[in-house]
Amino acid sequence: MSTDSFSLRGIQRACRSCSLHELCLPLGVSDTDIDLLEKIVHRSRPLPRGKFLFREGDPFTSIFVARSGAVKSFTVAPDGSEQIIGFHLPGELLGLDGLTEGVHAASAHTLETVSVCEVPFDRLEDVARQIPALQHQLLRLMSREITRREEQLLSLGKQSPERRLAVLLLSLSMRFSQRGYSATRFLLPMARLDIANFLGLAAETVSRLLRRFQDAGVLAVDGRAVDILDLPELRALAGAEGSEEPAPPSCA
Amino acid sequence: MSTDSFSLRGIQRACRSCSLHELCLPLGVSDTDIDLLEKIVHRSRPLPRGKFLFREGDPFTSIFVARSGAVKSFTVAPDGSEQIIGFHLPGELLGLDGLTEGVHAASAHTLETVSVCEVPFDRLEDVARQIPALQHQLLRLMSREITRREEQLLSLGKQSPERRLAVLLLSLSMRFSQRGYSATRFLLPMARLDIANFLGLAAETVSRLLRRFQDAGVLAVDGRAVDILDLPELRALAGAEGSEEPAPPSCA
DNA sequence: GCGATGCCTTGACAGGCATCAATGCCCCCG
DNA sequence: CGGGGGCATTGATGCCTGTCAAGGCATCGC
Repeated sequence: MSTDSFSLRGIQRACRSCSLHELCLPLGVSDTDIDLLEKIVHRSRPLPRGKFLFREGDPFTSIFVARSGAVKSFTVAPDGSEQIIGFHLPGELLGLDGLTEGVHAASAHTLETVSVCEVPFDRLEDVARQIPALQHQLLRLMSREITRREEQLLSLGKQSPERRLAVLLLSLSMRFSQRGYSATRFLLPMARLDIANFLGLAAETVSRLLRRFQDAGVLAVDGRAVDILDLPELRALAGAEGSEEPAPPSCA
Repeated sequence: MSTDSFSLRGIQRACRSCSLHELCLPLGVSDTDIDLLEKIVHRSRPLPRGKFLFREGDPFTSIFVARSGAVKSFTVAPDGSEQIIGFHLPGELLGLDGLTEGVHAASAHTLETVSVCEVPFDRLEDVARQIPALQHQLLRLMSREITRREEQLLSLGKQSPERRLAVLLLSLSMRFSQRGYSATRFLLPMARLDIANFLGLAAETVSRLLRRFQDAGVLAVDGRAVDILDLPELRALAGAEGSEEPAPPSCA
């Protein structure tokens, strides 16, 4: 027990330092194993806003973890139009889609000044081979990436613009709160155009929706600053909404 | 060389019998390794049309490979609306999204009479641990699932309905042809409503688009029978289209 | 063989969202 | 401090596509 607890603390310390907790935190691995993992991780210097971590088509060698600052990843259609795949907050992985063909399937672009940890994938596979729990965790993480995209597909294909925006706001709220920030007041790391692109909408529509939410007393928006005034109502908008009932006291 | 060639034949035979080639074909694994893999695979009896392979929320224990017949997988929104994630033709995998939470994130429904191979995932992980090449292949396959969904996201978010349909038809064409069927004449395994759902459209829109393609001389459609008359033009519709140029001789 | 059911097609219509355009704001930079 | 560019908001307009409705056509079951 004490050893376990000590190991865990070691992990938390090790990962806390580079926000790699998605990869190693849930594991019951020993300190020496962690050392193994730590050895292969590169910590990069801060990258300014508007730079590429990698581009679609670049040879795939590493996966990345945002350490501080937000990143967007996106693919480009042959006609040049872009689709944002996701926003990556500190602690979140990116780059796992490059394994298929050995080249990145999406590009990653910094939304603000960003620090990342880079994990060479072949080395990670080696280490994972020695640590079954890490192996399993790696598979789980890939599976989660699949699930995440499936949810987004559902959103783009079947949900109203209103609901899509509500879901995104809730997702950001939850993720910020998990990282120790306020769940109700935060700064959007991305531009309106990025939000619109991600949600499959026009920037103007996002603007109008935000206004509508504001007029309804659900949000207070000032530029990129968001204050969620009525979280239950926002949840209702994201979920059970459909008929225009003002939503009962909210429990679902 | 002769041993290699012999091994490869062994693999092909083994996989041919259950269409598992996506999992093992590209591997340089020995006959005994294949035996290991073969041992854990269950071959199911044929399943009639309209049955569930698994449902969203079911405990995740296995991944599946369609052996014959087509399957659709889809998720359900809280309000009951469905989003089809993908169609799975013989030889194609499904179920890889269940690992995250230990329950399937999507449901799988047979579109016609279907035979599947079932591969218990924990056993697969065991075997993979003993065969590094298989391990790598497993990760690659998951990565490909991610990539596939990213492409679909691009389609749903940024492409015109016309292009979405063209892309789907091309995809089916390619996949049928890879399986030894005609690339230009085939039967759609799914209903119009399924196509529409998958593409984020109304069934009527799909109908109208098919008619438009037909009037343009690109397709001949009769119920579920499709005959691609002008493959280059269909490619143009799927890709470079955008301006209404009748598309030059087509090379892209 | 006949009715019923589901699927597909076609038409009419309205509404929502994209598009275009103009203005304002803020921040960066000169 | 003043100019410029990017970003955000707001308004006007129109098209596309979803929705509703009806009809045709196969297949299946009785």
